[in-house]
Amino acid sequence: MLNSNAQAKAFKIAVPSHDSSDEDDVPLAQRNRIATPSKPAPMNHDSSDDEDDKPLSQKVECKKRVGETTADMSSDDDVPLSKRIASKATPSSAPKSVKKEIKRDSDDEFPLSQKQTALKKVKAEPMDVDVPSRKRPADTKATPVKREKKVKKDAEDPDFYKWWEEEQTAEIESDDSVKWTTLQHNGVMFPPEYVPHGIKMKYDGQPITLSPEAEEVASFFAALLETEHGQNPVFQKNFFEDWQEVLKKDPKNPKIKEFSKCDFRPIWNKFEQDKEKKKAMTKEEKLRAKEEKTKAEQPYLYALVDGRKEKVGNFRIEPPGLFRGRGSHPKTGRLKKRVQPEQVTLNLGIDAKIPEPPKGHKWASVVHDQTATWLATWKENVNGAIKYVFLAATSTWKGQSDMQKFEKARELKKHVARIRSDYTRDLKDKLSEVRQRATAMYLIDRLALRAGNEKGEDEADTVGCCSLRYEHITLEPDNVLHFDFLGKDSIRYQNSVQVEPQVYKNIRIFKKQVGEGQMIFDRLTTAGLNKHLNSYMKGLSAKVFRTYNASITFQQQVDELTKPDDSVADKLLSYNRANRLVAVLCNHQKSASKTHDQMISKIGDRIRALKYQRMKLRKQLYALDPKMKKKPEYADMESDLEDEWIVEHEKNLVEKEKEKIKSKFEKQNDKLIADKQPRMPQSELKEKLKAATELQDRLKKERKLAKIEPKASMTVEKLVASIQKIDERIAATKNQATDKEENKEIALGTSKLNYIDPRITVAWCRQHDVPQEKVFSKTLLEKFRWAQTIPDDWVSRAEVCLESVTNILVEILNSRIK
DNA sequence: CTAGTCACTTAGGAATTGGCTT
DNA sequence: AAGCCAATTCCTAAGTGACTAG
Repeated sequence: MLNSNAQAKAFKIAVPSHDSSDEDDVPLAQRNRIATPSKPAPMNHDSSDDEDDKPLSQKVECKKRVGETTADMSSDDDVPLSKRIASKATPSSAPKSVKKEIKRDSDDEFPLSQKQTALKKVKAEPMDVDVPSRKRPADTKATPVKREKKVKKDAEDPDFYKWWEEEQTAEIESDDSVKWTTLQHNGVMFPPEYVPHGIKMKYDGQPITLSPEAEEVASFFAALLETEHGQNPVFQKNFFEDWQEVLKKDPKNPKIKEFSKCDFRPIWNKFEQDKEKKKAMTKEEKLRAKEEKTKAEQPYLYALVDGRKEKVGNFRIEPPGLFRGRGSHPKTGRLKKRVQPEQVTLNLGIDAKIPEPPKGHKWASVVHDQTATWLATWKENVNGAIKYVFLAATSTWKGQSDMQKFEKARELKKHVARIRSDYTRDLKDKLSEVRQRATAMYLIDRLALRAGNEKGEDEADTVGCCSLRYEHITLEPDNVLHFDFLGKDSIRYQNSVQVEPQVYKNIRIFKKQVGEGQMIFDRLTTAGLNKHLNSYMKGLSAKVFRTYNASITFQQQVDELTKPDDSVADKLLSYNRANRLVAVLCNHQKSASKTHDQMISKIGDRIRALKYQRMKLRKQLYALDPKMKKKPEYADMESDLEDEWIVEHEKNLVEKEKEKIKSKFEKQNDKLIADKQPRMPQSELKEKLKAATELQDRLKKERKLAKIEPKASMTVEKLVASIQKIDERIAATKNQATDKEENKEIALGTSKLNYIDPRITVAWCRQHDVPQEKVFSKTLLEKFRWAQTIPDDWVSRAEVCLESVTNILVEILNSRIK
């Protein structure tokens, strides 16, 4: 449905035929020695070959819900924290990850006393982690220069743990490690109870009365009446079935048999009115409502992890509603029921205070799983999916794993050459299993496809690499493969790619073996593929290639596109271009806004208006100093301004001037009336309006002149400065237009948020003197705080062998844009 | 092996905010 | 001082991938 216009234009992939056979003989460990210098030294690497260290058995043991068994921690408040933990450490068999946890804790940046108070306080009463920033009347330490209104100076808050300032961080943790020692939070926030509105919808033309529960569900649908969901027959059918179940619960509900006889419009209208009302609220009312909301969520905003304050992410329990599945999801429209506390399990420290469940309710259970980072979990009824409450993206846990993800991608750089030469070789392997794997790896690597786990019957039919079916790839002449399938979120992937002849041959063979409707890689599973990848590098899986290729492509492109002498605006354009290339690579799309075309033409108008202004300035300049005519920087550049447009524009200018005069006149009159003075006569207005007519005449006259006599006070310097300013604005607006047009259906946000190593951006900003706020929003800056501390010489140079990949991308981009 | 469970990241669209005219 | 619309944030669906039970 999306991007159907994306021109499927063929482009070339040249797999670098670098390092062939002999390279393979070099032991992996030795090859690794070419390491990137900047990687933080893993703390416990003492010999070069412990790469694939630790027998599996050692790791397995530390899963289990640790907290449930250990009953200590209760009486030792006075023992220094470091000792406490040390004494608690599992005896000799303790996996190394546990040990490390302890070590880090002991040299924590906070004074011990502070920590203990934090812990004690917690035990005393419902956790009181107050927000320090709220109404800090005289922020003494803040420099007077910058005073944001809403100030959340989290960065300066000593309560926030700067984990990246610690010595050791980058060791890639296995998943079963202990993540915390103490954990305290206030649970989850439930949505408000349903308040019936009593608006009667109609059935068969008659107003009907519904039980509150049935009314609630009907209202869920009514709210979506005008949306795509509301029009979707599957959505309607699923909703209707579930609604009927609810209706049956109360015998007083009318018998409702046919969806087509239902009229939800009255409820829909009510909601529209509510929206209006909300908009019409006064400022104070709005402010108060907001304050109340903020107050209600206070208790849930933060958790204490090992005594440190950490922001919680999604502490709200998802409210009931209709499941909005994407694409053609068979269950879309089903009723997502209200979640009761009895379904919610909390994860807490063993001696943490258990948050009160809502009155008359209890929690499903409380666990102490130290290997997990979730705070609460429940199961959703539509798909049986498990939902979690996690910490926010700015938290230590999320930040560390984010950094580890990028470190892993950087690590792949050391192995990728061999992986590529191996799969190139394996394309011809006699075992079809191996050949399929190699072919899939080629696609994952070169096209950044997702792994493609298999999906169930009751989900939308979408695919990734391993689950591609016969009909998703078509063979075109010249070794061109045409891809057309629905990927994650049912986003369409369309692309024509010229591939290695052997890849082309393989696909043809695989397809012939299976036939319509069948998976092309019938001998391949994501698990098998990942197992193979893991043998190259610990933690390597298919998704790492996406991260790796995204980051390295960005690095390479942004370096290539940015010119040192460019203006900041131009540099930003380059940045966004590189970003966009990555978004295209990863197929991150958005639906083009309805107002896109309108917006573009508006910008065009703005540019013309600026050019018009410039023309006027230029002519004045010529009048003052005819020599200026010779200087190219003040030359005519508005040649594309058509006379017709100018006439129209001037008409508008005059019109605007009139409006201005009129409204000023009205205002003055209002004031006079307020002062009990007589109002000015209409003739006065007429008099004033003459100014507009004069403007009209003057503009008309000036139109033919090459020189315009400026005001007496005008100087050459002033004019030159004005022209320069206008030129800058023109350039900026033009860039904006280009950017917008190129971005029509491409979403940059996802790659910026998840795929591009933020350290590349930080380094780029420093190198080119671009303030980071220009490329990172407030939340992004916060999320990527860990990336700010890179040394000035932090680089991850794109490797030469990747050039071919990126050149391909430039071609795709260009073909898609035009 | 296979299907299912679990925990975590990635994703687009809706809702809200905020900055800019008017 | 309000209205407009792009940017940002929120929401939660939809992936990945490790692990487990049968």
